[in-house]
Amino acid sequence: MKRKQADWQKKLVSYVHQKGGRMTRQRLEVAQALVEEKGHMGVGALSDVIKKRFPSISKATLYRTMKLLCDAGIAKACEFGEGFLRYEALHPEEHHDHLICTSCGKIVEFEEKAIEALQEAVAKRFKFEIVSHRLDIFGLCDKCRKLTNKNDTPKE
Amino acid sequence: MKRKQADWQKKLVSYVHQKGGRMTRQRLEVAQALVEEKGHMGVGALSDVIKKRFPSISKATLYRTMKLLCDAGIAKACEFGEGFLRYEALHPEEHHDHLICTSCGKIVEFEEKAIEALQEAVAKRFKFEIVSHRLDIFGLCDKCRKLTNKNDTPKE
DNA sequence: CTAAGTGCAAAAATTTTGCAAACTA
DNA sequence: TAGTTTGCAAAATTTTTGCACTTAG
Repeated sequence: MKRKQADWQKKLVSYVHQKGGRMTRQRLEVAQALVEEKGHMGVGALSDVIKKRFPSISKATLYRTMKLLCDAGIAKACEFGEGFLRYEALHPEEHHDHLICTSCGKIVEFEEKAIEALQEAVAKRFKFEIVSHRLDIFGLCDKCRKLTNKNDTPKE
Repeated sequence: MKRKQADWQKKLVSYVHQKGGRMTRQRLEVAQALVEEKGHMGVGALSDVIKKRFPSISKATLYRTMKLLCDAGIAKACEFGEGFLRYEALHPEEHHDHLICTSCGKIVEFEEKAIEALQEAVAKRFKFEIVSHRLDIFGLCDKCRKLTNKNDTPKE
């Protein structure tokens, strides 16, 4: 059975062709891995995943492809203060922000229309036209908070 | 006239001494430059500024000191997707977020208690304990929006 | 075919680290 | 003086680039 072409796939093909470019196996594999893993992947981790199915891919291609996918609106770069970029698949008509556990690294996505509405209000106040935004909340997840409290208060 | 010791200065001295460390000219110069410049400075730019008054300072010291100032709660690292970190002086009891013009690089700071309240609500929903957050809105400032509109619509 | 894309390795750019010398308390 | 901090240069990381080779269209 021929699998229905996914949304990101159409988008990628049309973006590439429209720019007079070619659709290559590398580009397809990278995009697919990003969508399937659905996490927030650094290029290193992404490379490991993709090499399982396509061992000859190089990091240079990965970096070049990530840029392409971002331009095409299929991926988005995230920085969580680790010294490198992570990428996540971007689904159309959907935007989310992040809760990041500073202890275990867990990332939770959330969407809060009310916050976005307030952002628009702020932008209007400063005469900015919003192109994109990023809201990351760093803290301790439920699990880590409990662990921390147990092992805490050793001295002082 | 002996200048009244600034808030950040007391904070720095007490932090350093409390950790059994020493207060050096380097640390003072770096903190002072960061506070006085009051921008969002990359280490490169900060180095240029400080070298005017203290030419022998090294980048290694700058990096080490930035980390120290962040730990002391005097500075805060910001990432605006440029491939390096910028630092801003952190004033007590004050938190702000950023509006960044993607065209001219202008950065406007704002504070919106209502957004912060909603963030707390989101965190509670996911059982997170907030440690810090970052909200950056990218877009076009008033000036750049006008320029863009003028030179726009050349084809299609 | 032919221009675009890839892989490799070298280059950039930012940040970190080891260590002898300098300096603070 | 003892232990911390600095400056330098080398190393580590992440990302970019030059170029010959491969490949999609």
